[in-house]
Amino acid sequence: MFKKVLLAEDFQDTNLGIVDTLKTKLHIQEIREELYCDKALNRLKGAHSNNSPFELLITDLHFKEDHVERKITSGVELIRAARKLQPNLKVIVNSMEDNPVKINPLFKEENIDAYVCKGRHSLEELVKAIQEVYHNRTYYSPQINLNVSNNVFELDQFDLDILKDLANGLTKKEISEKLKSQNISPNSESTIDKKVSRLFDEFGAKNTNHLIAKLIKLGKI
Amino acid sequence: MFKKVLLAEDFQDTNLGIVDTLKTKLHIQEIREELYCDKALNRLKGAHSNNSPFELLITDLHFKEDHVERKITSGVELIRAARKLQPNLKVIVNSMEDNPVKINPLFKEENIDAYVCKGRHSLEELVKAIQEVYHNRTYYSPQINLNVSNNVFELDQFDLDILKDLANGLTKKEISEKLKSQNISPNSESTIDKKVSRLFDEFGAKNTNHLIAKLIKLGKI
DNA sequence: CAATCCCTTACGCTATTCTGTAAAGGATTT
DNA sequence: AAATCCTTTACAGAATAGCGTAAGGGATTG
Repeated sequence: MFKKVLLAEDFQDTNLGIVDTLKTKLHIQEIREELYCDKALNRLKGAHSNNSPFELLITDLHFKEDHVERKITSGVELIRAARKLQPNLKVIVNSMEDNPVKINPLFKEENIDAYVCKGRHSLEELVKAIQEVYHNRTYYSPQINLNVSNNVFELDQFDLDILKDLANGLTKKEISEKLKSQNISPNSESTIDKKVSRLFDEFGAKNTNHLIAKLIKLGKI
Repeated sequence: MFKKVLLAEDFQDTNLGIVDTLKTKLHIQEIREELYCDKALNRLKGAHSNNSPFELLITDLHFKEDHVERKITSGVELIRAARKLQPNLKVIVNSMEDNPVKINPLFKEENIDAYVCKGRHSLEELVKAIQEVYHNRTYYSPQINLNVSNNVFELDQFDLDILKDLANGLTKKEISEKLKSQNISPNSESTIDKKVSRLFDEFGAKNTNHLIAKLIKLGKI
C-alpha cells in the first residue's frame, strides 16, 4: 500500500474524517493534510527534494477564497504543477462535483487516476479508489453515471464561437460583422440566426438566455 | 453541555470528522448521524415519543439526490418539520453556503440558533457555535462577512428570482404575469426592466445574455 | 407644510430577437 | 443531364429587449 499520501482539501471536517479512515482501514503510515493549494505544492516540492516524495495526491477541485493570498487557486492547477514536478505522481480527485461534463476532462486532459464524488458513501469509495490506484487501475464514482445528461449532441467550433460571443454580450449583427472582418464564412446574420435556432431545438431552450444558461451550467461554454 | 445531539449531513466524510470532534472536545454523550432528512426526522420523532428528545439538531442545507425516495429534500424543510414537533429544539446549520442573502433568512424566518460555514476552520467554529447555543446565544461564522466585501453589490431575493426566471427562458412579460399571479409586488414589466438595467451597470453587462453568463459563472444563480 | 428623494408604473421609441418564406449555389444522387 | 438535398443568404413581420421620459405615491427631510 502507499506509504506517503498528501491530502489537499479546504474543509477541515472532511479532512479529519478522511485521514482517520485512511489510517485505520488502509494503514497508510504518513498522511499530510493541507488546507491551501499553495501549501500543498510546497509540501510536494519539499518532499521531492528530500528524496522522500509523496506517492499519492488526493485533492479537491474548488478551494474557497480567504484572506490568505494565493497563487494556485484550484485543484486542476495544483495537479498540473504537481505533475510537472513529479510526473509519475498518482492523483485522486475528491470533490462534490457530479457533472460528468466537468469530470471527464480530468481523466482525458489531466490523466488523473481516480475520481471520487463526495456524498453518502464517499469514504468507502475513497478507500476502494486508493486500492485500485495502488494497483495501477483507475476508479470513477458509480453514482455519476446516473446523473449523466443524455445529450449526445456535439457543438462544433463555429457553434462554440457564436455562443461564446453571445454570452459575452455581442448581438448577432456584431457577430456577423466580426466574422466578416476575419474573413470567416459563413458570416451572415441569417445563418447565425439559423444555427442558434437549431441549438434551441437540440437543447430544448426557449430563447438565447435559456440556451446560454443551460450550456454554461453544462460546462460547454 | 448538551447530552443528545442529532447530525443530519449527507457527506459521509464530513460526518465522521464532526462526530469525532464533538465527542472528544465537548464530551457529548450521544451523537446520532443521519444521511437523509427523512431518516433524521424519524429519529427525532422516535426520541420525542420515548420522552428522551434530542436537544440539538445540526443539519446541512443541501442534500444530494439519490436512488432513495425522499419526502423531505432540504435542510430548511427538516428544520420546519423538526420545530413543528419540538419547538424548543436548538438548531445549528452547517453548510458550505456563504451567501448572506441565503443565510440571513434562516435566522429571521426559521429562527436557527447558529450558522457555521464549512471551510478551513469549520470544526473550531462548530465547537464554538455549540457552546454559544448551549448558553442560549446565537453564532454566525465570521468569514461570511469577509466574503461579502469582495462583492460590493449584493443581489437580493427579488433580483435572484428574476434572474433565475430569465435564465430559464421566461420573457419579462411572463415574469411580470407570474409575479402578479403570486400576488408579489412589485410586478410590472417596467420595474423588471429597471431592475435588470441596474444590474447591467453593477456587473458591467451589455445585455441579458451577458449578465446571465457572468452571474452563472460567478455561481450567483 | 413644502421640498425632496426613492420606488413603482405607464408609455413610447428604436434595436434586436425569433420565426417564417424564398431564392441561389454547390454537392450528391439517379 | 436532371433531380434532389444541403447550406448560405436575403427579406419580412411579429414579439421582445433595452432605454428614456414622465407621472403618481409613500417616506424622509428641512
